[in-house]
Amino acid sequence: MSRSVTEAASRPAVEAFFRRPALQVAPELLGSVVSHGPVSLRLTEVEAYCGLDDPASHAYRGETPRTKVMFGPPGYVYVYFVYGVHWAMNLVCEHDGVAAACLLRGAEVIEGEDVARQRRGESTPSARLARGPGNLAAALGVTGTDSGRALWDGTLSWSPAPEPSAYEQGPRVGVAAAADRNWRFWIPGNPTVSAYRAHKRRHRGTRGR
DNA sequence: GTCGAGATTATCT
DNA sequence: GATAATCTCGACC
Repeated sequence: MSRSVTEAASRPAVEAFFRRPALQVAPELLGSVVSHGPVSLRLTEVEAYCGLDDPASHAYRGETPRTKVMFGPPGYVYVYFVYGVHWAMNLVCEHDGVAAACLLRGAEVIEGEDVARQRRGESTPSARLARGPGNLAAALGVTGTDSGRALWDGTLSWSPAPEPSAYEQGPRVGVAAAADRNWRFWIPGNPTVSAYRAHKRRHRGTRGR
């Protein structure tokens, strides 16, 4: 009953919030809440990706079937599969026709922790349940079938932060291009924020047996 | 705590 | 066929 979590935003509210540049949306996402089924996450770390203007973005080279969602209207979820192992979840920004999104990198589980732990493994410490994009999506139970889903469709929902969070910013993690852009935002001191690790080139061309 | 390296598959050229 | 917005593990300090 004590619904300490803020109420889910209506469709117009979601659209108004996300219909802005990703760089403006990203810091304001910190402290907001994303819910999927029984699990709710409070975001602690995000990165901004600005499509055509950003060499590190999937949308940089134009629209493809996969990145179509990023070019669409704001308030939708873009999910992609990476390294053959993990899903990563983005929230689409800017108006229809502009490719921009925010990658959710870290969060703390505030509801449905038992469900999240079942998905991540019984012995997973709380701080690790949704630390890192792949883990965050796994804890939420979001996969590729959720790509293109709206944040107001009943399965997913989103609530703005009750108040602006203090934040720090720095270079994005693991990106090969435009590593000099400080487009990562996080809540300082939060244990669910991943430690910075520069992108590592996998220069094993031929992986011997 | 830090560091290095492998796993595995959708997507694009 | 090459690439990729990652994670986890083992070795070491």
